[in-house]
Amino acid sequence: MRIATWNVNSVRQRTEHLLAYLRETKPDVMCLQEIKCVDEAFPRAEVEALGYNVATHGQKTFNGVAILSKQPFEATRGLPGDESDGQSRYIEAIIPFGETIVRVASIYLPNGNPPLTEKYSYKLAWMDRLIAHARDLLKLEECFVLAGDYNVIPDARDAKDIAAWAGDALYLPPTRERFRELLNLGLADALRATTDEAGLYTFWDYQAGAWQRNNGIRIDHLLLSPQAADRLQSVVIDRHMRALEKPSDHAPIRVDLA
DNA sequence: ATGACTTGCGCGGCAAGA
Repeated sequence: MRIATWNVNSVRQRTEHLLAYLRETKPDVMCLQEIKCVDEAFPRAEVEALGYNVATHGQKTFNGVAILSKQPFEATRGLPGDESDGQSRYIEAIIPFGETIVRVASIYLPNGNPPLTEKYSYKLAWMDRLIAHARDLLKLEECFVLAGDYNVIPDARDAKDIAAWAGDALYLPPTRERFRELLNLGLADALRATTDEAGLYTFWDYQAGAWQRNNGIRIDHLLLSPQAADRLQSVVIDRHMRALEKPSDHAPIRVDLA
């Protein structure tokens, strides 16, 4: 079972890259973030033509998440805990996996900049809701994967120039504390379950030649339930997708579960 | 270096991103 996640930075701008990635990498489940369109504008027919089922949780202009799966599935939209939250940042699916199921969420966690504003308090509140939901899911003792753009740099080794991020919403202590709280519940950061290596990035800014200088950060993560971590085989960051013409500023990251 | 780039919206530049 191959599960991939990618912040596409507009699915309509990235449709050809997405289709190429699906053809080449053949994930069983593909989580997308920042589709930046309403559900009706998603390139559904093109994706379905490659044999995928599609569930979207879009919105006009901003945000928007989706899950694609070769197996048909049921999806639920929105992160529990705040009925008044109108931002489309969470979709969850229950997907057949052999004789059992895997639950997969596609997450676009708020950026939160600038700090000391309501944007940062929204980020922290959203993380608190995610922690509460993860705690509920863990009670089910299922295989599940929370995949997406967390907008969290977990550690100094996850940035080329960590000093530049010291005061940023992606690295401030309250942000990292909440990410650790997820891990402390018993979730595994899939990449860190396989390596302690520094310099494994998933995002490079469009500006200032960040890609050419490898001035990146690791902010796209797959968090695994204990039952999913038991099955973890491998983790790959598909850096080549950042090297294409008209790329997303994020690279996909994927896991294989046995 | 106060910069640098890419989106959506919609047709003029602004907001948002990270």
